Amino acid sequence: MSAILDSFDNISKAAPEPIYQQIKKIIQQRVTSGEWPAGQKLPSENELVSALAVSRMTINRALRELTQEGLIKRVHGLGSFVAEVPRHASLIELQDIALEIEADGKRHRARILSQETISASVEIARQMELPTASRVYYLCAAHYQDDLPIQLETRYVNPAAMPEFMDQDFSRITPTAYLLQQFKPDEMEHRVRAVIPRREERELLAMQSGQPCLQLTRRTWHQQQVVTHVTLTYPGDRYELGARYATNEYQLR
Amino acid sequence: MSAILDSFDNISKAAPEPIYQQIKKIIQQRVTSGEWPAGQKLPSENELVSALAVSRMTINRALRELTQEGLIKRVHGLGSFVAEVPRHASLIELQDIALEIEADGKRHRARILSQETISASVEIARQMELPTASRVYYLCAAHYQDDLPIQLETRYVNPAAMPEFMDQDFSRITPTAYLLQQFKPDEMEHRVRAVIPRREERELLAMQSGQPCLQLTRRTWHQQQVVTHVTLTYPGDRYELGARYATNEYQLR
DNA sequence: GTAGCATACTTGTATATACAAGTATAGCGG
DNA sequence: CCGCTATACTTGTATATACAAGTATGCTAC
Repeated sequence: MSAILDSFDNISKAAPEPIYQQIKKIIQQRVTSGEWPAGQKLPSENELVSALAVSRMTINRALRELTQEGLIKRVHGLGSFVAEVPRHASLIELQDIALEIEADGKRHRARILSQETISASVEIARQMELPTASRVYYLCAAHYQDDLPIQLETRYVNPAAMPEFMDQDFSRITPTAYLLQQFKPDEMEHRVRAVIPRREERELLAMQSGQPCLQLTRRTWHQQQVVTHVTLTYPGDRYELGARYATNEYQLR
Repeated sequence: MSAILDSFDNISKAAPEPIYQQIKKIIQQRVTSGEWPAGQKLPSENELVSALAVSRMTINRALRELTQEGLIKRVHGLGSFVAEVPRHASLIELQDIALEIEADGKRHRARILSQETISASVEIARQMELPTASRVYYLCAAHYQDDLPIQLETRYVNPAAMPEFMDQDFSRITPTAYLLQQFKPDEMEHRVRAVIPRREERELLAMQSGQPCLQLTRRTWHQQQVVTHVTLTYPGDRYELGARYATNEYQLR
């Protein structure tokens, strides 16, 4: 075990980032890199205390939050373990479609259908919490997995929150990746529904007539502002949304 | 402010339930009852320390977790506030359809279509993590909102985990409510897809031909066992799933 | 051999304390 | 009247310490 502990990155106590966050990232990296496979026993809290020279309460907070997020499991009296099921939590985490596709070993490609500045309709303005006819950035793109269309993205962006959005080349970086690079959202809202695609959408997704789509609408906030409002349309027969989590904290209302 | 504080329930220090949980419940109750409306400023941590006679770290943990769950918002240097948007987190919390409907002021009614013990098919056995052909309980029900069908429920239950499941009268208590009454799941998995309903489903849901359904499949675990595997089918034009949350902890993988 | 007990190690929770850092306000000086 | 500063109050984080309680293991008594 000491071999593992010896190789820990150093914790910087006077950092912009809290210590418990640094610890979470270290462990997350160990798990996602495969260095600690599913089922692997983690070092005990006391071992981590010695290895990282921080207090046990700080370790405890990091591990508790990782449990809550489903990355690890803890058994009272026994120890902490890497969770068996690599959670597939598209509905909770903000997942970049390109990473998702590449994680499957496939190739991702985006085709930009439209990228312009428009005047917000009543409905869009309402969704973005802006005055009607405000200028907003509009982007429409199709995402392909090995040349098979898998997602249609219709995105509105608040220029006040994201002034340089239109300067990006979104065939190189996905809008989701770019937005996350800029800042971490404070809050988000998801809505999921089943719809029959319009003819145009159906053709872009290369779907047979009569087949349904799964449509995910997401709004994200940063500093009390709606940053972006995006609708993602998936072919119902080629995609499903999923999530798995530990339910420690959640209960019936 | 003291009026509010004076009326706090007592915290029992030697209880089966941890103190921070009790505090969470007290605050949750204040919020959901409407006593503390959206935007209301909560007592500060120090005020709660005095009022409840527990340490600030305990208060802090309770409030931090409530923030994570989206019930309250905290602003560094300012205070804690009841969240503006009553989160509609069907995809995270286990929501009882009857409560959901009644919260809208409508009437809920369930019609039991089938309730029997069957032998698990290969697929069902796999989902339930049981040997093929194990005996499992099977329930099929339709849920109505003011006589309009709104959800089709197809449920398989592990008899080992829920021996008395078949003795219940599910026109009086919904299966979800009964299961939650019995115990809180440790873990759950959700999958969401868009499908065209089979003819039988379409008729039960009083849908027009060609319209899509939203289908949510959920498995829940308790003590390493799959307790139940349920598929909920909603008319695409009458229902959408939604969730809103603070994203403090979540980030791109 | 085996049942039961003692022990060591684990996580879970609670407390007191400390300091950092963000927000609002009162009050002062110009 | 305006702008600055000091101050008080808030949340955010980190620590040391303590005890409770669950799990596994090895030892002892029978």
